[in-house]
Amino acid sequence: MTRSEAFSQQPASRRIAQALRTAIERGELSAGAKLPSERALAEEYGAARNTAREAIRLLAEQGLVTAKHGRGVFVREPQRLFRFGSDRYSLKNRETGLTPFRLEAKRQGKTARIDVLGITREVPSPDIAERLKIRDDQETVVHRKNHYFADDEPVQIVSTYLRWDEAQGTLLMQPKAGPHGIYGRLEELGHVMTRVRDEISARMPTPEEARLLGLPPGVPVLEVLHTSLDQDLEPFEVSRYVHRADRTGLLYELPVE
Amino acid sequence: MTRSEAFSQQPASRRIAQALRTAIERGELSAGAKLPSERALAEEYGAARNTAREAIRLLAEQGLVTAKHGRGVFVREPQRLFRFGSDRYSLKNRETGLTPFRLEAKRQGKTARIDVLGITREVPSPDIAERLKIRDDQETVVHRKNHYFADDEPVQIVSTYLRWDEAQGTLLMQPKAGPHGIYGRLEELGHVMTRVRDEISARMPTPEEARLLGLPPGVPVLEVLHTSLDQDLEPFEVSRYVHRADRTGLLYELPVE
DNA sequence: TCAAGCAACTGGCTTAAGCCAGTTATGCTC
DNA sequence: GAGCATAACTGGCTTAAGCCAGTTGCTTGA
Repeated sequence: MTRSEAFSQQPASRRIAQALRTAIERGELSAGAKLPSERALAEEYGAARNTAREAIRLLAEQGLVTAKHGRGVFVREPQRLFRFGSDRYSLKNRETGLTPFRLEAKRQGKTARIDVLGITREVPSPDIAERLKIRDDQETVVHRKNHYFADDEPVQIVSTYLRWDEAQGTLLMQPKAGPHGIYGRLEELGHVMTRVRDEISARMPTPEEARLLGLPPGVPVLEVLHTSLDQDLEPFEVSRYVHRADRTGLLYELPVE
Repeated sequence: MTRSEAFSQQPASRRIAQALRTAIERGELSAGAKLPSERALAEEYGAARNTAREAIRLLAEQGLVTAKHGRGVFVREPQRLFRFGSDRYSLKNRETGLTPFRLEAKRQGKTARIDVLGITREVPSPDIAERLKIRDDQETVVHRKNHYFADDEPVQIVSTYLRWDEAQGTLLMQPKAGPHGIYGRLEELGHVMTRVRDEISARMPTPEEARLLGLPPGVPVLEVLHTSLDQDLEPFEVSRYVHRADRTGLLYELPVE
């Protein structure tokens, strides 16, 4: 069976989607361009409106287009990625007084904003407890939940977990942690970050995450479960980053040992 | 507006989806369990079959369920992830004679298989050319395309790019590159890997990638654009990994410099 | 010239009905 | 007990029709 035979034997919705996809890939529909409406596509391909609609939905699911209620369907524009290098933990960045997020936002000429959504004492989930080497049957962690924006666009959600017994009564319990953020406080408590462990995965967002991050269909999230180790190679902080995958790239440069 | 008000004001397909999602999260529908059929859900919720079908589609898009033609819709089972540590490039792994992929497959009691789909001389794309520091207007690279399986299940697609002038006439042009794979040959050519750079992102798969990896809807891919640097800190190999995100986790452990 | 209202466009969502194709279970026959 | 055929189940996909809600553009009046 030739390719065009395979094409013609596909359901109409997939054929319409493929034709549109090809137009996008060939540049006939450039980034930001508006697609023909559902009704126009239905007429053009001799299909029902719902069939054309299904074709557009397939493209949205593949991350190629975004539908906007009452306005149209647009080819998604590639976003300039927020790039987080493995040097984002480096002490030399500390000298700028800026966190990695603020540094990257500045590099892109954008205004960083961090909303502290909550600071609560909690029983840790098993995966956090395991990494912080604490019990998971008592309220042994402080959970700081932050929401990061660049020019008012949500980019990432970060949950940071610290040991309660260290954090209680310190600025770690406050929205504003003071100079150099939480790492400054943790260093004063004797934890100098010497090594880090990042566990990286990708998945589709939960509805709540999609809502918080303003994600359209077809955009996954990049999750980083980060553990900071101190001079004794003991874990002292765990953070879970949930990044919009259409806005975030990670970069690791490391020696081969 | 209370949460239940927000719930009741949602379209029926989303309410049905949320109810099913809650049942999954509460364990009432455990991993591997079969959901009620479209027709049964339609009757149960007093909706049209297509409305129930849309609800199931939403769950599939969120990566929670998988529909199987003629059989039913099943709660997706969490897969044991293929975990690739940053030490996968380490020389000490070389002593085992096994590549990182084979090591991980062995750890999980699975049979690794690598299909070499092609070895071709090509003009590199700009992003590859830039990283290998070669021209992108001539056929200056060898492109090795491999497909990796664990117990006959596709896990990743890897495209490796090497300089043509180094690879021509060597085992690098053969499916079987000899002891220690391509890195053994490259070392013989004077390239000892000392540093690596991994650029990590996530996105939805192209239809072709979805086909090759056997991906159901709602599963993104994790892409790693890997560059190997030698003892002179010169790039000598670039590989693009496309991993099934439901089967792959990456781990980076590194010092803070 | 500006603002407001309305028509026409757009996508969002549902319904009823139907047919196709894959899978499973049951019953019957050998 | 095994195998085959068929019915009933399942999901896949389409159609026609309709209504709702958001947006845009045009017209009219002040």
